[in-house]
Amino acid sequence: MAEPGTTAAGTAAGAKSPRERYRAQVRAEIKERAWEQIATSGASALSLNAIAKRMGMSGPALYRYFAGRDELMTELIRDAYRSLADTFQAVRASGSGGGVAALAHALRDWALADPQRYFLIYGTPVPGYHAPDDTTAISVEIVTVLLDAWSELPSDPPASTSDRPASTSDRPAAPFEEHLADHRQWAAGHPAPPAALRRTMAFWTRLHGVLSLELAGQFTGMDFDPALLFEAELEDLLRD
Amino acid sequence: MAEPGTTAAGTAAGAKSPRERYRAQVRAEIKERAWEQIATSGASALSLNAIAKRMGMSGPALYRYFAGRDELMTELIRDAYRSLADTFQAVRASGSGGGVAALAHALRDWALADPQRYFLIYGTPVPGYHAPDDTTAISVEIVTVLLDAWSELPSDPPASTSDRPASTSDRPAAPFEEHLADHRQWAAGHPAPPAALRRTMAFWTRLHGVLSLELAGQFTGMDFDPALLFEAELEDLLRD
DNA sequence: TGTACATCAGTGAACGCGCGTTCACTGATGTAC
DNA sequence: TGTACATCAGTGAACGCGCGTTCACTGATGTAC
Repeated sequence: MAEPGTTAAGTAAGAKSPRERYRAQVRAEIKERAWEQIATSGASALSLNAIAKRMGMSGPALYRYFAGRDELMTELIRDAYRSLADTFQAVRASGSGGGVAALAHALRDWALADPQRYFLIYGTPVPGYHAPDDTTAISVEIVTVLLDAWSELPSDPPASTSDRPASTSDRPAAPFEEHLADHRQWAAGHPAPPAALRRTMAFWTRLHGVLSLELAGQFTGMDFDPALLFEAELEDLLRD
Repeated sequence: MAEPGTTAAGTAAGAKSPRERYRAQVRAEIKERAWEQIATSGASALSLNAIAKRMGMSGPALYRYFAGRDELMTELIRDAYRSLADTFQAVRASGSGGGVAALAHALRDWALADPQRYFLIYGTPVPGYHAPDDTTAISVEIVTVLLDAWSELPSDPPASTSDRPASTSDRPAAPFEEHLADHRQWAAGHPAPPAALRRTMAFWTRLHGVLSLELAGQFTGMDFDPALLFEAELEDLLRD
């Protein structure tokens, strides 16, 4: 009588009863529909009733799975953060280098896969709203991955064709970098030197700059290829 | 019988009748309240009824001034674009240099003055919505100012303390810059060289990157000063 | 200067809509003996 | 294996709300003679 997919570990520790499995399934479908809705109409249009209708259920039924609209919203935001953090960590752990460039491309792919999910995290804030506390922990995870990657690289890339003296302060010491030496609470436990902190922030803000404008459609009509602009910014980050 | 403020040019060409003046006044107040509402609750919360209530009028009264919610929204977006374009042109025309750095600071001031106005233009797009056509003309104005400013500067800044040969291709020629030479429709009538195009785009995307994350509150908790990060990015743009 | 008329700002009632959310309920599924 | 009970997913009716928008109307303001 055992169905193909549900046999083996069916009674292992942490196994779910049929009811629990069903619950998880429905919860997952609610979220799927929610993402579809957000992709189609934006996050502010998220509606429990509309999701229920699309699932062929009555509105109140969803209250078995989420305490209300806010909880669903919160969960989606959490999942978005989690997804990006996982993506980054997977890149990091993967054999394919896992360096800064790989992270940049992973970020772009992740954002293009679902623009509204990207905007849910990094887009226009709703004035009143405060993200759930545990998402800040995930933000830290994300930043940490970036700090790790940048810490691997030498502060001044080896200019192989150059025969200038290997002075670290070849470029004028950035005041911001000095400022970071004293204001690095956000990288509290991390041994990254100020230069890595600075480059991590530049990585974040520059790639976000290109990506968010691209995803928002600000480049439509201009006929250049946003991917090349992204690449140029990445190259510049690696050179500097 | 003439009132103090309404005497002199009262009958000049283009003078407004009292009714016309009143209309303009009320229209302006509607927009003011609309901006307040957007600043407080975000653009998606814009509501004619709420504005009317706040003005001590009934909802339908506003239909004397705007055809509907969409028209008001459109007008606000237009005004936002117009305001930024005017700000840029004023900087350009002003005696205080009016160079790239001045434009950058004007942009930051403009954005900080009303973050939600900034996001109305450059923030998360509402999937269905298309900005009114004439705003793209204003976008062109804005980009043109930037192109003008960047065209003034030499492609390679004079490295006064350096005695290297004045080779233009000191840094590897960016593939993106070459790409722009062939894809410059967005700068159609402008004589700016590809390097200026590239730097204009970098100016836009990098400053937007810092600004939008700052305005969105992504730096809160990190204890550094966003103004210094902005300044660092600006310096880097000027150096490169 | 005074009267007759046109313009037009604003009101209040009403429409249909979709929203989040509650509540008492039905009926199926799972559990205990 | 069969019966009695508990759990719990889902329904349908209902609540109050605010929204955009329409309509017929009142009353004040401006215009023409």
